[in-house]
Amino acid sequence: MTDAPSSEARKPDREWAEAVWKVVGEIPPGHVLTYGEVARLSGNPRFARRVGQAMRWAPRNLQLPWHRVINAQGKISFPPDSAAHQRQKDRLEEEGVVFLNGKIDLERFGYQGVLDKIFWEDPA
DNA sequence: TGTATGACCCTGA
DNA sequence: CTCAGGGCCATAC
Repeated sequence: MTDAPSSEARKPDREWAEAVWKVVGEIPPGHVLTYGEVARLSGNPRFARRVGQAMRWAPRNLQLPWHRVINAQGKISFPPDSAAHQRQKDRLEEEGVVFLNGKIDLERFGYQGVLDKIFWEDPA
């Protein structure tokens, strides 16, 4: 058999996409992760660029909190004039995330920073 | 087979 | 701060 084309997408991609969905689903309200962090936490540091695509493939029934994923600059990666951009901003603000001049302070709202803090605590 | 594009990231000017 | 260049992986044409 040569190739197994398109009807069912390739398994590796599917599996990785599911890992992404899981990571994104673990982000608590009021916090955000960057695409690079999601890629890293899902086991593929170099797949930052695929994260967006994976979320695009995500089925609606997952109710994936895609709005909690932003770029490393702390900004929304949709065009500022797009409806998607506005939707994402509204949802985040509804969870208490503050936009300062169009940007989010990752030191304050970044979930990765929260995870790091837990390690500092050195629980006994 | 090669080029262009994408919900990206990092560094340097 | 903005802009440009290089790197990254997969998809579309």
